[in-house]
Amino acid sequence: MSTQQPTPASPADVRDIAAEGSADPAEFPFDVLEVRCPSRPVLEHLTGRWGGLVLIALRQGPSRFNELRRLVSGVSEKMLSQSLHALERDGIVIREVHSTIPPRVEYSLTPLGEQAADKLWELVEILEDSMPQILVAQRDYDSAAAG
Amino acid sequence: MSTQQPTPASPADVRDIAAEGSADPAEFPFDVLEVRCPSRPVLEHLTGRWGGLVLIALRQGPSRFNELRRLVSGVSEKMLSQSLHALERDGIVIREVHSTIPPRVEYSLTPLGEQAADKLWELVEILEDSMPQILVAQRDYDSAAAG
DNA sequence: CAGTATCCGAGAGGATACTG
DNA sequence: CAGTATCCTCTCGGATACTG
Repeated sequence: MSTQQPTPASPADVRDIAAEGSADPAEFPFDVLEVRCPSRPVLEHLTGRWGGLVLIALRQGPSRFNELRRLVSGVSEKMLSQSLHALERDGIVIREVHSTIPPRVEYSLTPLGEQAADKLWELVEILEDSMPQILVAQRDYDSAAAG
Repeated sequence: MSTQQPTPASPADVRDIAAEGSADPAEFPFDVLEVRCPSRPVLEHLTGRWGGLVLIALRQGPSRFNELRRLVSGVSEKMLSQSLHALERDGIVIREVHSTIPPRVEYSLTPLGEQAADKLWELVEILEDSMPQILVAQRDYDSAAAG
């Protein structure tokens, strides 16, 4: 209840896997290219419209809700809230509540979250550095289609 | 005409930027956290539901359309076609047509595409390796909410 | 401040049928 | 084979209003 589920993703068909002590990661061939692989929804949380940007913003350090809203420009309260819940559920983001008045809630990255955020950031760096080249490619493509 | 545009993204408001010889990348603060930054749509092509998976599949080498469909399990013709067009427009993927009968079309990565795909792959590796841990986190989160 | 609840439109995305 | 065109559904996601 409460929120609209971030992703139902039928946890039932994933079986117990790591719940057993026997969990040897090598035994389970998680493959993101496979439709049914549970890694798919997780990747989508990271690479969805807002998830990745949230992680990149959190690389700068812990951040509060409205601070994040400002950092990730364009995100709505609803989407930020939803993204944070999904990432928290995946163990990528930590939500820490300080029961003061006014309430203070801080979001930060778990170690896993930091690893992921770093990779995401490296990807974004490549992208931002290549933007001039990309804009040219887009223009060429469009004029070729039009001409 | 032809396809539904991958992303209109009003190239007009980007101005000429790299079209001029003066393009010094350092002059242009592309920032993916900014709503209006043209890097946003490009990132979304890479990290959208299918774009990233296509890139990862293409790391294994050039691939034909239906081959890609099989590699990226779950993708529809329409979405694969759309994703490939967007990536081609961004200069991330190359489409090569061999006018034989039957027609043979091969998709491959540009140098930029390879850089991006490698980063994406590193991210996915982290994810796949962490899946057992993530599944536990999800279960804990869910049972905490239910209990 | 830090969210949740509800409503609603736009578009993502799937299924099917068709073309070169 | 390699797509495009069309239809249609369902979800994403924005706007607004409200709560602790």
